[in-house]
Amino acid sequence: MDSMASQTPQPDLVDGLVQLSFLVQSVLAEAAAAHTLTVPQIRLLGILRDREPGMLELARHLGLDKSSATGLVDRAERRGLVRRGSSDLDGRAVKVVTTPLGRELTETVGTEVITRIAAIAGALDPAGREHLARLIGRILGTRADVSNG
Amino acid sequence: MDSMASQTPQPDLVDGLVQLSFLVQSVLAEAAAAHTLTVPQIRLLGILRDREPGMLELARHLGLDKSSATGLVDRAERRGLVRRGSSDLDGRAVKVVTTPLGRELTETVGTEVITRIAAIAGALDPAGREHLARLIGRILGTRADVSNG
DNA sequence: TATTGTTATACTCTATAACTATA
DNA sequence: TATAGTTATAGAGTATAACAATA
Repeated sequence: MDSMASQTPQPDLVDGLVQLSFLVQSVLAEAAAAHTLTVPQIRLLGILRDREPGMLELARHLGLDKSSATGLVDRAERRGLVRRGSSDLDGRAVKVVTTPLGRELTETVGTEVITRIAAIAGALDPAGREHLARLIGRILGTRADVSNG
Repeated sequence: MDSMASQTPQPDLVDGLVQLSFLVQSVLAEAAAAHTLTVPQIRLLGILRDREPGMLELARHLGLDKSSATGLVDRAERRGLVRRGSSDLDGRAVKVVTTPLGRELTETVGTEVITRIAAIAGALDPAGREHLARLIGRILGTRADVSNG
């Protein structure tokens, strides 16, 4: 194990990143569950906040297979959160859009997520939070090509 | 939306924490999948690296219901990664332990996780990584009571 | 009675493969 | 033929409720 230390300049950082990701995910799951939703469902709603994607585009944004997107939309539709509209141009394509109920939940859950995640960051003083935001931004910026479509 | 800005000193930070958690989780999932495992399975193996917990203790560490832990152990046992031993003191209790195969996989996947997560942090210079580790440590330290048993 | 663990059941989530309908 | 989407199927993961065995 000591031999790995030389390969890994910061074992604390690796461990911290992993633990932090579980913490954030569990907070997300709680916020979602508070409204009888799941993390994939709130991701779906989040994407639909500023898009009306087709099924393939949606799957790409979520990093899922198209059939998984179909299922996700099926369940969300059953709950009245989203709706399948037809594309004007392509007879095969579909346009996934939020319903009024879906939009309302998006706002409610969104606010709750912000509150709960901000509470995590509340362990830091303002300067620390600002620095953390910058460091994370740098990490995510480097990967913009990978995580975005 | 602008009205939420006053409630949230750092919308960038909240967003960043969420995105970063998805990035880390997807990297974990990839590392796990590379060995036909899942994230819960590698969490299980990670816990068993320095413990031989009973089912309840295991469930508590994972933040799961005891029946979920039963299922997780069932599947891991079917793959030969873990084994149910009997407790010496309590006839009801069980002692979950890794098999040699499980220990081997724990090391292999562990190394791969370290490599891949370190690559994420590689977007930062050494000083940035050190600072990030300290900031994350402060966040996690504040929550030690919550996330640990 | 209380505790440890399992089982039965029911979801959600996900992928692969095969299919339908349009382009 | 190629593309958009669905369906069939299978499996992991999770929870709740009911149960068995031991304390």
